[in-house]
Amino acid sequence: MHRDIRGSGSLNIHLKKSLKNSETRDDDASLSSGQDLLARLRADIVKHTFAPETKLKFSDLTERYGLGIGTLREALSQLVSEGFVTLEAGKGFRVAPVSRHDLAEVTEHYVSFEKRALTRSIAAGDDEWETRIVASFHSLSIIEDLSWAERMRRHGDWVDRHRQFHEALVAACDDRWLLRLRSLMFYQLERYRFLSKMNREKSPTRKGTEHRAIMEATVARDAQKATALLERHIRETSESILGTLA
Amino acid sequence: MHRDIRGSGSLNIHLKKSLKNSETRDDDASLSSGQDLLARLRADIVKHTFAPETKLKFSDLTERYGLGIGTLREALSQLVSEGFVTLEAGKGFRVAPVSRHDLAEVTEHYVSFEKRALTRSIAAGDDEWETRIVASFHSLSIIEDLSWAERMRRHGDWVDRHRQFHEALVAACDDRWLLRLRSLMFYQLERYRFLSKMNREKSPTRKGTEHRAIMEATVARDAQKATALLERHIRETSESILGTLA
DNA sequence: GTTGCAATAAGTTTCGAAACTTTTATAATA
DNA sequence: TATTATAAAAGTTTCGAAACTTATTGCAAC
Repeated sequence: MHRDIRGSGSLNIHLKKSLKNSETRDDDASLSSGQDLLARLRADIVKHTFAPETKLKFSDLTERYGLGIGTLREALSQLVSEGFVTLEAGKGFRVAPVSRHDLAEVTEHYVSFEKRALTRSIAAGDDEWETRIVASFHSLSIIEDLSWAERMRRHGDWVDRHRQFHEALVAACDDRWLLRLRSLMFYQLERYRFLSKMNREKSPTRKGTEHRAIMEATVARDAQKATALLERHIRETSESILGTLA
Repeated sequence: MHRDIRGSGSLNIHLKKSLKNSETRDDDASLSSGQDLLARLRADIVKHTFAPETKLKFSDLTERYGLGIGTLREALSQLVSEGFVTLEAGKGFRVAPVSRHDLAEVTEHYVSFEKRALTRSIAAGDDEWETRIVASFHSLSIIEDLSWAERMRRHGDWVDRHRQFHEALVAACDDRWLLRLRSLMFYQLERYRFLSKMNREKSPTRKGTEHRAIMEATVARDAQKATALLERHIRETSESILGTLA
């Protein structure tokens, strides 16, 4: 029943300063170890490293991330606000559950946000915006053109580039709250995407074609066409996920 | 009428160690002193106890709320996710700024959410839902029918009852994420409402009339009319606030 | 005056121990 | 065997101090 936790407890040496003096590349990441913990935790939940409804015990988390309880609580609290984690007083944190109903809701809101954001983005985007879209599409297509096995191996990269592509599309939208809400729903949907990816792989080439079509319509400033393609793209993905959720 | 938010009232938890026991009524919130800190902090920001862009120093906050640094950080982190607070690495927390542009965005999203939530609520609401609306409207109208001076004095109560009324309207909506997003925008708007209240008071009687009309149309299950009234109600309020924001 | 640079103060971030709660295991009783 | 009481374990929540960062002050040198 009980596992490895006790055994390694005595070797809890924190080596906070050990990395400090390396002058090689001192990014601004050093002063916000709590901020990237948030990203790491969210990524691990999205990737189902922690399955839905898993209890998130501090004894496990401190070991995994090498950070203190307070820091972890802070990050988990933010994930509660984002809807990835639930908190029951006195019982601690859990990964939020998934359900077909929840997926349906998230999909509807995401479609609504993304379409509006794309329309505004197309209206306001400049050359730099266009260029970033083309670049991020290319970066994504490199992975999507790979063989099945290779694509599976680099799935983590695909997720990052897929997110970057969709972010690039809407980057010129000037409605800050719309972007914020869109981002919220995007991450929720990403968790469901992983769920489906774990079960079976869909026709992969079509996805690449869809992304290209969306990219081209966007760069051509055809908001009507771009949003229609985008909506179908999102809905088809969600419906295929719904199939895997018994 | 009944507070069905926490269905289970089975928690009998005794007081914590060193609470000032002047409280005759013992709520079940005592287990999570961190959770009601979140509500208190949010309320203080909404009420402009902390003005926009105010620095939120821990030395001040620990004294004001009588809680430790860790607990405060946790609550502030959640408010960052909700958009009430900003965090700059190494510089600490600040109350999020306000602007006309931000208000315009928040208003649009809130209108969109509230209209859809009300429509769904009207379609699904039962007798209990109806009754709660009538009750919360009455509770609100008691304050709105008061004289100007008295209304000002009890403005804190008005805010609570106003929120409860609007929550009652949409309570039967079955889209959890829609309610969540609506709530997010509602609180944002509430901060702007306070901003306007501090400057000058609008025609007060009309507001009461508007609330009554919304209530009646909702109870009559006239979604078309109710949402139209609601939209105008929200937009007029926001526009009057826009006037005060130079 | 003002620019540069320590030294100091003020404030933030992180951590782990202590207090408290829930759960599990053990014992006692019928 | 089943039930309840009691003790131990596991886990959570809170707090304050230590480590670290940023802002301020003081003081030369120009």
